[in-house]
Amino acid sequence: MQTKRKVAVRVDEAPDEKQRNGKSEAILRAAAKVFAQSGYFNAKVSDVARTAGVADGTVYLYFKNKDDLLTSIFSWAMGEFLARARAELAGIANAKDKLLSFAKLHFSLFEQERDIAVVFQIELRQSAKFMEQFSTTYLAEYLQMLREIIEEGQQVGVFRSALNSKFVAKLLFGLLDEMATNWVLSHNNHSLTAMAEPVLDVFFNGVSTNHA
Amino acid sequence: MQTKRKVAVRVDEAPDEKQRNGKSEAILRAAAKVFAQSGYFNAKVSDVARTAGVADGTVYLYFKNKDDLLTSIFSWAMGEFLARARAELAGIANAKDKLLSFAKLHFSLFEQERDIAVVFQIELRQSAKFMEQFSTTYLAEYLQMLREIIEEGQQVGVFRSALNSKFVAKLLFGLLDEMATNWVLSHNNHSLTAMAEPVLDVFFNGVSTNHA
Amino acid sequence: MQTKRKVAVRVDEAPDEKQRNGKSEAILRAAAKVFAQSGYFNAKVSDVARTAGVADGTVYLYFKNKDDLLTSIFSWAMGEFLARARAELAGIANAKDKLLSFAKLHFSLFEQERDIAVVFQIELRQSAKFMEQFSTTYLAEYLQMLREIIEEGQQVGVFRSALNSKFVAKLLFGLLDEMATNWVLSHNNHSLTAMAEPVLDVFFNGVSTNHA
Amino acid sequence: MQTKRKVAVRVDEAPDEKQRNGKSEAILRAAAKVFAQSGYFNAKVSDVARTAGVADGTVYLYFKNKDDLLTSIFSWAMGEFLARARAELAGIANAKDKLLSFAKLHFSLFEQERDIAVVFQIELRQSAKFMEQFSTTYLAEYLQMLREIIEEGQQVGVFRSALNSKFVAKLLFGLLDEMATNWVLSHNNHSLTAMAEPVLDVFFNGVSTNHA
DNA sequence: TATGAATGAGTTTTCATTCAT
DNA sequence: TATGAATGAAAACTCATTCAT
Repeated sequence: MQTKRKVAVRVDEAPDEKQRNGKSEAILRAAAKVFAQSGYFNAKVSDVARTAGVADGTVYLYFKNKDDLLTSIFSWAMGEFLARARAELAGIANAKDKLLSFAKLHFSLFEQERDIAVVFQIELRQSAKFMEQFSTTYLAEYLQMLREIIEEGQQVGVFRSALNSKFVAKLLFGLLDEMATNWVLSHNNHSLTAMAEPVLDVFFNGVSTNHA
Repeated sequence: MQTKRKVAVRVDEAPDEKQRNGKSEAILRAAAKVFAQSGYFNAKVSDVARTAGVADGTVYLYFKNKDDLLTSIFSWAMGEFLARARAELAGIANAKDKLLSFAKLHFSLFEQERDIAVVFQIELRQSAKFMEQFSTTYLAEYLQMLREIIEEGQQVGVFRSALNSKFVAKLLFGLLDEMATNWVLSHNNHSLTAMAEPVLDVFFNGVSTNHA
Repeated sequence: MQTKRKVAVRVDEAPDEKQRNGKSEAILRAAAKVFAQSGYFNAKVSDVARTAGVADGTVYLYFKNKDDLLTSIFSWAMGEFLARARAELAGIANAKDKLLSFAKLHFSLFEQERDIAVVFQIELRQSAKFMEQFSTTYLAEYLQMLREIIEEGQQVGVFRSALNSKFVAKLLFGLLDEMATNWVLSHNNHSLTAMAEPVLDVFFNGVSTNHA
Repeated sequence: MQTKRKVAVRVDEAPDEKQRNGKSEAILRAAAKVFAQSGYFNAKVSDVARTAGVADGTVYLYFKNKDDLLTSIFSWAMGEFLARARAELAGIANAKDKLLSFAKLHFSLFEQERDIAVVFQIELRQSAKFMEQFSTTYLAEYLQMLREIIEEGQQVGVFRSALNSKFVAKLLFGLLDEMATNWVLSHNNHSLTAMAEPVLDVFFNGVSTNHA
């Protein structure tokens, strides 16, 4: 039951961690769209298939089941994000600037692909099963990136060394995550990317006035 | 949404300040337990009934449907929390101390009732429908309490006045929420309440070192 | 809207090995009818339900699944047959007469309930899974009854003592089974019960002429 | 019947004396193996294809559909058996010896090809459709061979003339069939061929002691 | 001949909810 | 109030078969 996935014969893009040919990605995009629209549980696999322009059964040629569709959206999008983040951050020296870029990238990708954002912020949170799975894989990598930047900042003295870097990384994630969820749920179209700076201002400087 | 049968829309009793007698609360506790254990979707109403020691049909004498069980857990627990928070905070003068007490209360209640915590952090997040509903009711009240404390602090000069109090309240919620989710998902039994102080340290002072 | 609201009238018959109230047996009879008509695989559970005059879901209140319907027909009918056979044979002294009565009972019940006969001779044989299950339970009891009669006959000298009684019991079953299958498949309506005597003639005396 | 898709009725090649080249027979053997292992219904055509070392589509170049695989196993194996039986029996004068040889051949072929035996004794019995089809074609020929030998024996006075030869042939088939099914289902590896003699002993002489 | 990716029909089963008692 | 037997809607998934290459 595990390895039902046919390997794409046509190597389209750069050989990533998981082979995604055109059809596989089309189904994934369709799934994100449908899940974002109707919610994961309301969404029918046949809706996904129709949106992707394939037959119902074809979905199962590429994905094990409906769950797999959801988790694959996560790992696919997260994989792409992490790759881009690594690339972009490589050229930035300053730890604070890195975090700002990271947050902006995170937010701007969500703004570019709202469906993905909805799936990430809402649909993926539906069960401990998913949550645990994600926490231990790609999300861990996400947190690890944050942590390394924070430690970098601690070493050069921009960030308080007394703080546990892993703990602080989680806090930053909490801030970004809450903003993202808010943006997804709010119906006014305020810019999410524009929130990166004020969020990091608080993260960097806190809300207190005097720092005796 | 997730119920398979369309529910006849019937206007029940006053939705606010719902009277909870012993049986009603027993069912709610049973529901929290079952939902936390199996997840909302896997949980069967008959499981809830059995756990509560009543017949299946009895559940429907107290709650409109399965969804209502979930939302009632939220409003019941949130109502109790807000009442206690209001009472406790009344006796505290300092804004920072208020926020600390608030966070500690939040965390300690979760530690006392893990089932409720799981339902809050995981099961309630499963759909935009719930999320939006909560954001606009009890959660709004929660945020409003935070906001008022923050504005209080701004007025007396402890918190930066330039910051939008609503925005900052959401950020604090993001921090606390992330900690809570982390605690729920982690299998090691670290204390959640103990996290309140370090979280607020970062919230108050930020992670940066120099505040010229 | 539901029109038929039948209430279980829990009037149970004689407490058998397996409790079968009226509804349970009605579903079983309906299943036998539908399976005999369309074949097990073609038969839809909803057909069974409709024939029994209950809702689809009700079938699953009494039977675990479609397979259970099939196996329950077997154990139910076989149980009834064995009980009757035991009762009838008690009053017969002669081993040969016992076997004749046994065969006649077997055949006459099939003639009275053709649906059951079809299910026994055809639908039940569809897989090794079923076959093995049956061979080791009720069929074993059937064979055991035959065996005991044969041994009885051997002790009083009517049957050849050199023959292994278990082996001979199987042979007799083979003869009766083949006749039954033939009758079920043949479209002319010859009497099955009338075959008992000639079959046992061969079983007793063989086909050879000289027995020096 | 058991295929989910309605098959376009297309008249194929001459149904009798089907040419079997190497690949066709390889597929048939693979089918027997897979059917014996998993049962006809659980067996997938793609399993058969893989076992035979061909692509899924290739199966359909040689066989009309999945049903055709099952029936072809029957006619192919039965055809081979009948041919061999005719050849072997030609050299035997005595009717009793002929029947014994026939039974031994039947049993020994099953022992040589257990997969075929399983398909014959179990998988082929699954539906009235198959049963009737077989009863009227190759099985009829099988019975006819037995019948002729019996009539031969009746003419020379070895077998009781009063017995209907067709009826007696069926009875013998019943005996052999039951033994074969027993052997297929039993997990101890007793010899099937060795059963031929004792079975025919009973068939010839009956189980009774005195034949006054 | 041979391939194997794509198709899409079709049914079992679950379980929230009802309502006669 | 309380019960729990009965209801019936609804969708994921499989896999035999096709057909473009």
